[in-house]
Amino acid sequence: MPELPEVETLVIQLKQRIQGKILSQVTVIDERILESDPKSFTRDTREAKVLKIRRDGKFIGLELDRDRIIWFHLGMTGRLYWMKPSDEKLPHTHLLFSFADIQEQLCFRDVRRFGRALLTATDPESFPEGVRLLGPEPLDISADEFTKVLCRRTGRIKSLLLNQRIIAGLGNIYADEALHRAGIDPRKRPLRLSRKRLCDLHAAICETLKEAIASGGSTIQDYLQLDGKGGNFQTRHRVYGHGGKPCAGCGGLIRKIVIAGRSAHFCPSCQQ
DNA sequence: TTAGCCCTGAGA
DNA sequence: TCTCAGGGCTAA
Repeated sequence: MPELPEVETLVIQLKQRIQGKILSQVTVIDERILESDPKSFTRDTREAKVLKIRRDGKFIGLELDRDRIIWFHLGMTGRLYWMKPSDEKLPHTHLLFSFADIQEQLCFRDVRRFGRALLTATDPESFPEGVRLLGPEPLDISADEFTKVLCRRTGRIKSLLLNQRIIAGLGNIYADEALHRAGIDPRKRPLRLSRKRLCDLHAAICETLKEAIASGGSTIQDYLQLDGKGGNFQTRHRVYGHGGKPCAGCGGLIRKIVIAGRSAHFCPSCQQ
C-alpha cells in the first residue's frame, strides 16, 4: 500500500539513478497493466531521455524529452525494482525499462494489478484524470488552506482524508496515524471539529509524513524501495495494524472498525 | 455518501 | 475453501 512517503522515497531514488539517462528499450510483458496503447507506449518512449522525475499524490511521473510523461500508480501491491542481468524476473512483472549506460533493468511488477502505467503528453490537460483532479499536497499547504478545504465537507474525517480529490497522497496507514497523533476520532465530521483541532490535524499529518519519508516509508507486506530494502516507519505505527493491542498513549485497547468500507484503527480514549 | 467491484496471496 | 487486505473507480 504505497502512500505519499513510500512514493516520495521511490522518486528520490529514481532521481539518483535515472534522471538524465536515455531509455534504450521498453518491454511490455503484460499489457493489462497499461492504460495506453502498448504499441505507442514502447514506440514513443524508445531512445527518449528522462528529464525529470515527479510525484503528484501517489503518482510517479517520468518526464521525457519529446513531450511525453510515463506515469505509474502503484495501487496496493505495485513495485518498482532493479533487476540485474543475472537475476530471475519476479512473477507478476509487467514492464521492463532498459537504459543506456545502466546494466540493470527497471521493472514494474504488481501482484494484484490495482496499479497502472500510462503515457501522456506534457500539457496538464493530457494528464491522467487521477492527477488532474488531485487535491493539494498536504506538505505544500498552510493550516488555513487545509481547514478551508475540509470545513465545507460533511463526510467523516477519515473518509475525507483518503479522498485524493480533497487531499493528495494519504492512504489508510497515514490517515490513521495522523488522526491518532491529533487525538481525533476517525468517525468525526469536520463540521464538529474546531478550527484549532483541524490545524492540529494538519500539523500531525505533516509531522507523520515527514518522519515516514525520513524512515524510507513503511514496509508491511509488499512495499520495498528500489533496491529491495524495506522502509522502517512501520515500527513507529501507533494504531495501524494494532487493533486489539494496548495504546502506547493510555494503555486502553485500540479498536479496529470499518468506515465507508475501509478499516480504521483508533484509540477510543485518546481520540475523541 | 457509500457499497461493490477489480485482483491475488496469505492465513484461518 | 473461505475471508481478508485495500486504491480508485462506478453505480446506486
